Amino acid sequence: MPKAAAGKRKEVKKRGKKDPNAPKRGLSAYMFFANEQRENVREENPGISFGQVGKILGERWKALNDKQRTPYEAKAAADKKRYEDEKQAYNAEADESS
DNA sequence: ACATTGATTGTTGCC
DNA sequence: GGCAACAATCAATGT
Repeated sequence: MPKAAAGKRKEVKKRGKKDPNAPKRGLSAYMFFANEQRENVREENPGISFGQVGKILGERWKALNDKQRTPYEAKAAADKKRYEDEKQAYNAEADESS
């Protein structure tokens, strides 16, 4: 199977950090989805800990149809666009051929 | 060229 | 302020 089995995130190694300005990245569809659902989920599950909310949030996310993810993906795309701008500026700076 | 991985993003809730 | 599952992502790197 491709990739390694799910595990910790960003363990303890860093890829040498090659980017000088490190144009971070855009957010992901989940970020926007959580932004909207977090209220709804918590509303239907009042007083629950993040453990439940987080999981439910994820289940709800997949529970959506591609069409429902569209607005969230659109947000992610819009955010990516923003990141692209940084990336370009980063490229421009990297080049820096005045 | 293809595959892989690493780095990042944001939510909540508590210390 | 940071960490914990949850999911996406995607760009740069490696082979």
